[in-house]
Amino acid sequence: MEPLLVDRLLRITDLFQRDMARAFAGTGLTTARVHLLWVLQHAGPSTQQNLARLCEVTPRNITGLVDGLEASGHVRRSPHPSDRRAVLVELTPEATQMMGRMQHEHTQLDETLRGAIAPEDRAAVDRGLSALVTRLETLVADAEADAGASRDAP
Amino acid sequence: MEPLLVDRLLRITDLFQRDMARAFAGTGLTTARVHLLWVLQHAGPSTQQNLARLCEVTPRNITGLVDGLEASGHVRRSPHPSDRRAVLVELTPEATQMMGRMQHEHTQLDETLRGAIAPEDRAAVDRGLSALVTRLETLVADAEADAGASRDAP
DNA sequence: TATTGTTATACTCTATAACTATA
DNA sequence: TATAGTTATAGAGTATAACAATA
Repeated sequence: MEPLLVDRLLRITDLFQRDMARAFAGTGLTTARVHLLWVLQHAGPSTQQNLARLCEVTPRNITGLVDGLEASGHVRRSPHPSDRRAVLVELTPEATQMMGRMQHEHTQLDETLRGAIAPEDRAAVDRGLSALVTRLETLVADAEADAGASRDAP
Repeated sequence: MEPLLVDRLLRITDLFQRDMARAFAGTGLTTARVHLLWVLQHAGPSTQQNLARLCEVTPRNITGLVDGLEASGHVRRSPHPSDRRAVLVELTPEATQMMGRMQHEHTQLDETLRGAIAPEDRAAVDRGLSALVTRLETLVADAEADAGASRDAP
């Protein structure tokens, strides 16, 4: 019997998580912290408020993650040049280098996975996944709008 | 520019997690607890040791999850008929009914997502995802074997 | 008055290690 | 001696609420 499409996707989700956990193991890093480093690599030096928005997590949570990453030498807090309430968080040189390697592994993984698909199926898979992302985004946005509406006016 | 295949898959991972979190919201359930209920629905009444193996978490963790699910009325502990050390965990009738609804939503989601893919691409997407799962399983198994080997003989 | 970050508090998931009761 | 489950302890991620400093 053919596994459901959803089951295949959930299986891929699970395997991705394991693969990432494997990649972090031994570095002392966790998924949440690597996510923050990833955001920081793409956004550049940012205030914690901004990181909270980008990570979709509370500012309080960012305080904790930055505390941990500062202790492990991956990020640095520096005063904001024009707003004395805020701090700027930025990657240390070592972390910048590490994120470069991680980016490289990322594109390598992409090549490996793309190579696993039969060449004549690749275009269809691209179109299919793109369509799935679009549909899922709609589903989630609608559900979250509903949740927001019922929370605002219960 | 075309997003990478990996990025699409990671995006799907993220959207799935949000969709599931949305589905549980208000029920007081969490991802880990629903996962346990799901396993229990498919395995039937099980010892905690067995659940620990199936969920790939420590037995201690199962104690905590079952405690929570018992308090919320989703599972019941009963004595094992032949081994007085063990307990059997089983779904309550209410939880059995709820899992039936969840199973139904699951197949509905599958239909929705499959419907989002152009009919002529569906077969290729099935083949492609199947190939991705196989390749990822190999990658993860190899990585975990390496980790195990270096842990056993460091 | 609004915003930035932090302290205080709490809950869940997760793990290891030691202990109890049974096999 | 080995196994099933629990108690004890610990750390990470997450959230809300109250508070300080600054805008």
